Amino acid sequence: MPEATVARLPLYLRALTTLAERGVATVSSEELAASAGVNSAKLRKDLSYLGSYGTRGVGYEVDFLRHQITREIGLTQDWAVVIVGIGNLGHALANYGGFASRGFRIAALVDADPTRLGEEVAGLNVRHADELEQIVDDLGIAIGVVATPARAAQLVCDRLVAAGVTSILNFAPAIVQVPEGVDLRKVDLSTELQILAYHEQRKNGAALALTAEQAAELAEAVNG
Amino acid sequence: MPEATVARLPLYLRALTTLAERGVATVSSEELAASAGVNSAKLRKDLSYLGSYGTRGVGYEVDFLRHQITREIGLTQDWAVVIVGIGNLGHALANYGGFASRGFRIAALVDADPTRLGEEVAGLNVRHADELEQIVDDLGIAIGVVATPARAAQLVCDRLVAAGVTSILNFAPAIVQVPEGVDLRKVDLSTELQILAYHEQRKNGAALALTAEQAAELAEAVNG
DNA sequence: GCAACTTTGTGCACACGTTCACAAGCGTCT
DNA sequence: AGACGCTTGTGAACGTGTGCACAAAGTTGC
Ligand SMILES: NC(=O)c1ccc[n+]([C@@H]2O[C@H](COP(=O)([O-])OP(=O)(O)OC[C@H]3O[C@@H](n4cnc5c(N)ncnc54)[C@H](O)[C@@H]3O)[C@@H](O)[C@H]2O)c1
Ligand SMILES: NC(=O)c1ccc[n+]([C@@H]2O[C@H](COP(=O)([O-])OP(=O)(O)OC[C@H]3O[C@@H](n4cnc5c(N)ncnc54)[C@H](O)[C@@H]3O)[C@@H](O)[C@H]2O)c1
Repeated sequence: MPEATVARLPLYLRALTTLAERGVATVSSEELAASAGVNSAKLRKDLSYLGSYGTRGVGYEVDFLRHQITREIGLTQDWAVVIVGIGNLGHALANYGGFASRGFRIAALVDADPTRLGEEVAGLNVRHADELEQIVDDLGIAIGVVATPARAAQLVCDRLVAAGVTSILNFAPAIVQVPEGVDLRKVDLSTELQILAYHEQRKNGAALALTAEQAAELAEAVNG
Repeated sequence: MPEATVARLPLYLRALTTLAERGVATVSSEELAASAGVNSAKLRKDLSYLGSYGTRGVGYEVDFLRHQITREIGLTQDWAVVIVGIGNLGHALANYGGFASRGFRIAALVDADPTRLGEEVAGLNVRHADELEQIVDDLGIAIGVVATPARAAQLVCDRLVAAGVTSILNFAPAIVQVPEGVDLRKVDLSTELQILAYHEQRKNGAALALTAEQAAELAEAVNG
């Protein structure tokens, strides 16, 4: 299954959930594509990787398709997650309800700062980073979330990997190396803003160019 | 300039900043690529879109290249940002120091909840969503960050656009439509976790398959 | 049972992005 | 000055992803 397709399945799943909540039983690729904000041909091709779950002339059965995608992504089981670094961002993540509802259970919170230990966040006690291996082992944790400062990110990832975690989501703005077999994804908010700024600047540049052109036209109109 | 290249420039910028802090004056594409975690050919092609800023046989001058990328992205000016939705995530974002240091200034915080109004977060008073147009106008805000619940995201984006914002970063798990000319990027943590889960499941599946194969071999060895 | 209509699943062409491989260019050393 | 070694910048091949367009397959109505 193409990586691009995998990245869109959660999108379809969310759209299907919304439709299910609205009591919709059947949906066409056109409608579902609109709900998910993609092209309908792309949607159909994506779904075709799961199998032929549609009915020609009708569309897709919402609940059935939802279940198929859920199974494909692996959300029939729930996944235990550890968050490392319980600062600003770690707190927000720990308190966020949107994970549990999608099959991810925050199972442990870990920080290196002794003053944070024992603090209760979202019903969990913050535990020390030294216990990481123990925690991962005991709770069967497969996914780690890194919300420490950038300088600690590589060390924390190394420890997570050593403890047996094979999937990591990194929020720290740092390049982290992980061994083969470990999946690392990163979320970088500053990068997102910078991409927006680049396009914003070009928009303004275009606007200025237009103004210059208009000025030239104006000058021509006046002088000519 | 290809979109994929634009998305990597911030990465290079960060790597260059780290090198500059370490006092490195010159860097080869190979070294810089390693620092940024990409292929060196890709790095060179990316940089070639900016111009021929390297010296053959030597490499790139760190400070000079840093300045060129900064200018290309549009980080020579600083950008005023408004955050809409000052809940869990909004607080974390408002308190995050990493934006200011990259040329983004959190200029205003907005929420719809009357009980939050006037609350001081990160040195700013939370203002009411009704003032949005005024705020955007007065402070020259071009970039909006949406951290409201999903159901409010479309409305908030509409209002941001109406107020004149042309770049939006959306954290709410919702499909949002914006008119042409407005850039919308989204950050979806649940999607990221789901992608990790998909690969995690396949790893386990592969492990199980291996075990089954090993079991078959074992059975053969015992029986044969 | 058949014709008309709807919608899926997919072959194909095209666009985009990545990587290889190497000529061109720069600095250094003799 | 000229040979040598190193690194950039880029043409070309390759791979991945997208979107059109349509045959295949189902449903509905008569
Ligand atoms: N706050 C945000 O909105 C935001 C936005 C974008 C990126 N980030 C990034 O996310 C990361 C966390 O941001 P934050 O604002 O929460 O920072 P923070 O300083 O508030 O929290 C970091 C936490 O990590 C802990 N920590 C440090 N070293 C550790 C280690 N080795 N092991 C375990 N815990 C350790 C610290 O004790 C602290 O509690 C940073 O890398 C930041 O750049 C944050
Ligand atoms: N907290 C997290 O770590 C996290 C992680 C991933 C995604 N998200 C998403 O980010 C968004 C915010 O999450 P949160 O945990 O901060 O939620 P929250 O409920 O804590 O905060 C939402 C805030 O938005 C405000 N709001 C609601 N409607 C508004 C409107 N129309 N205009 C202005 N403000 C309005 C609310 O008053 C509240 O203060 C949600 O969509 C959530 O799904 C959050």
